Amino acid sequence: MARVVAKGEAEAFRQRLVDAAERLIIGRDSIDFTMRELAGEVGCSPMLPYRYFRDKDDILAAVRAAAFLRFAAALEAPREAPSELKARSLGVGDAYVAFAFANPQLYRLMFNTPPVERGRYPELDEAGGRARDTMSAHVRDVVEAGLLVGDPVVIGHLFWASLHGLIVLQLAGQLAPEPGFEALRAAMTQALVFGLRNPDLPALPGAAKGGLHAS
Amino acid sequence: MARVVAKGEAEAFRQRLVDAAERLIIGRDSIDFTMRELAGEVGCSPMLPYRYFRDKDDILAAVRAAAFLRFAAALEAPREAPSELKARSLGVGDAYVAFAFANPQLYRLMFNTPPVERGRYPELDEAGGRARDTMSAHVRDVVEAGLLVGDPVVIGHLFWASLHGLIVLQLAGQLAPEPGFEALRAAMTQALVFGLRNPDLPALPGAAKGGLHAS
DNA sequence: GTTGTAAATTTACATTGTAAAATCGTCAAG
DNA sequence: CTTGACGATTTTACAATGTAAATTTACAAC
Repeated sequence: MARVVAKGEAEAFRQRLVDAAERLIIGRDSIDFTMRELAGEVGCSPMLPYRYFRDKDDILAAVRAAAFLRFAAALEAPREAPSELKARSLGVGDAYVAFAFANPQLYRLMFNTPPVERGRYPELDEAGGRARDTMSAHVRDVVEAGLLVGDPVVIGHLFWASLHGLIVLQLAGQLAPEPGFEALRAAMTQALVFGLRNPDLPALPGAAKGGLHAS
Repeated sequence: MARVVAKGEAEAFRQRLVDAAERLIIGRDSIDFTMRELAGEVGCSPMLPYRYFRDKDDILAAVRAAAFLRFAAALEAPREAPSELKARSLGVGDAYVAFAFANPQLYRLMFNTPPVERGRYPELDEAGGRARDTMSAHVRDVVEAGLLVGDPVVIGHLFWASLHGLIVLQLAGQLAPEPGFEALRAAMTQALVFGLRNPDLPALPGAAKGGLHAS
């Protein structure tokens, strides 16, 4: 018989590879590490990673999943805090922004990556789902408390998308220094809170125009 | 003496290269065309493009600049229309969204590209500036007409960033089909309009938190 | 020991961007 | 017309990359 690796060791090595890949990505602020670099980082031969991952994309998916998990954890932390609802909400937003700017490469990897058919990387689907659930739960709390009025799913998406837009524009260097990211974020939050507090929103004409969805 | 290319011919060839590159990018929905493909597309040898552009990045910058110009033109069109202000505003938003979804690769190239030091590609700076100016002019009109209240620069950024956020999430396949892009866009517009119409916005605490700007 | 097989490495190769060398084509001077 | 100079173009060459395939290594059962 051949040497058989203790079940856990394989998983441990996978983890080492994922950690090393993340380190490389963070270090160079780009996804373009080479397999040879990765091997060097872990101290193995360049082809060994292929025993543990199908290919480079597979490794990237694992890094992405891990990033989603850490991101979800970062968003969950303020939920545990014993502060009152409004303060906790601000805390979640702050945590979101802090994570994005502390790990811009990972943030881009998480949300900027071209769509992958679901089911291809179950680990990734689950991690992404967890981050999503954390955000949703928060919004639900706020709406149930009556702080905002409307469909929680819609409201959550509005805050998410607007914050995401500010972040990616900032990361891409598209925001002039003038108003500055934080001022814009404050103004955005305020405008949305104001707009969503009002219970009698008249239906906008053309609300369901359709035909523009990407595949 | 050697054959000297008529001044205009060099520019024409540059343009052919840029057009071909754009065609390749659109065709494969990705920036990763090869120089050999590009040469094949224009019918020259693989190294000839290097006489007209320093390197591949240089070509990409030219494609990007061209995209900004077309984008700016698309946003300017509704401005000429003889409709009233509110309708024109909707038209500009529609044109923005239509462009993004009609040319997702170009849209990403324009706004999703890592920051480039200004002055490296003057042509690009100018094209980007023109798109920016078009958007600003629009917002200025709306604010001057009293439809929205506040600093036009801030207001413009809020609409821009929130719309951009929705678009890139949609392009990345991150938006669930459930509320759907157009419904979210309508809700976002409505919430912002509502929030920005109110003249007495109390200053939010922590409006200038700072320290999170990317370099 | 010998041997079978998983683990790991080594080799090999096609594909990329692009540098450097070689070739070609035109025009001015003789 | 010949020549030669020099810009335009192509050809050749190479290092870097992802990864397939072949090879070697190391341990468990005999």
